Amino acid sequence: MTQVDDIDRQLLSMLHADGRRTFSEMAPEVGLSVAAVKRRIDRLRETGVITGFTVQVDQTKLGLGIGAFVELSCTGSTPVGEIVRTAYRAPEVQAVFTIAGDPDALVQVRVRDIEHLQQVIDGLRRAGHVTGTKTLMVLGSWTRES
Amino acid sequence: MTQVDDIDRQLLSMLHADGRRTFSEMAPEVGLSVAAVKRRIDRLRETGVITGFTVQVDQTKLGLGIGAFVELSCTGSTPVGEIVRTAYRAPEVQAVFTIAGDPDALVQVRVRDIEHLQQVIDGLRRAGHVTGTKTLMVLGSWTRES
DNA sequence: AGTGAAAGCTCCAGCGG
DNA sequence: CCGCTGGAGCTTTCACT
Repeated sequence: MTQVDDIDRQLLSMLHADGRRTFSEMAPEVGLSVAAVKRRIDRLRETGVITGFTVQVDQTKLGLGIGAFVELSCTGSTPVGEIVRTAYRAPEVQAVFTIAGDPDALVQVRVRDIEHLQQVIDGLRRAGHVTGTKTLMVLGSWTRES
Repeated sequence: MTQVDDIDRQLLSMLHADGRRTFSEMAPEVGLSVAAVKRRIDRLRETGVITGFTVQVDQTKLGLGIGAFVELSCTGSTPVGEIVRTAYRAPEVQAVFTIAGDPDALVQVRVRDIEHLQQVIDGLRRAGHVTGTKTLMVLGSWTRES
């Protein structure tokens, strides 16, 4: 377990709101020098608290207008890694969560249209070990911004 | 619908892998000048394709070791906004997805421990209009990094 | 841990093709 | 739409507290 103090949390919160905020902008807000802020963020990266920086894209503007979650049920003998690897092969799959209980996995997908969704689901079902799926179509989503 | 060409897609892909990559680093990779890259990214922001930049944090290192999805079922008369607003009030809630069919919403949460999870679920159940919940505990997760 | 300053690099706005 | 250029601002490293 790594030591993360209040100033680190402040920095993480600022970067969460804007991942490109500059050190020189954050420094006065936390009452430290620019160099100190840089060292803290370098350390957060080295200790694995920060795993990376990324851009947030509105997928609907790229023609991937439909989101869905697919619950996968698998045969009892299927290893976890197998489930993930299989699902992950499809580029439409955004994330895979393995689950305790029923279902065995929750797969988040993003597709162009209903036909495309059908293809992706068919692909998941064809993967060996899958005994059943249930699809939850996303109508709207709200992700915490803070 | 906004025009997004192949170079834009390349830039988005690079920023997805590292949201702090500099314009001058990306420019030679796409064969454009620094100023042209900046103009494209500014435009992607203005047109709403890019909604922001953020930092990726390993929540387990911050003591929020347990993730879960809670499926919410609500009374038929409940408006969508009501569901979202209610769930969203709890800071443990990371994201809310409204769903077509059954369940009515999928709520992603992140908590310290099982007791904490119990509290959050109780909170969601107490919110008016909720007729039932089903909790999916996350054992592992893989998010596309590319 | 923290500061401050210098060198080098990046950004950005304006002008022109 | 693109590139070029100069001034401003940011990052990074260093020696030091």
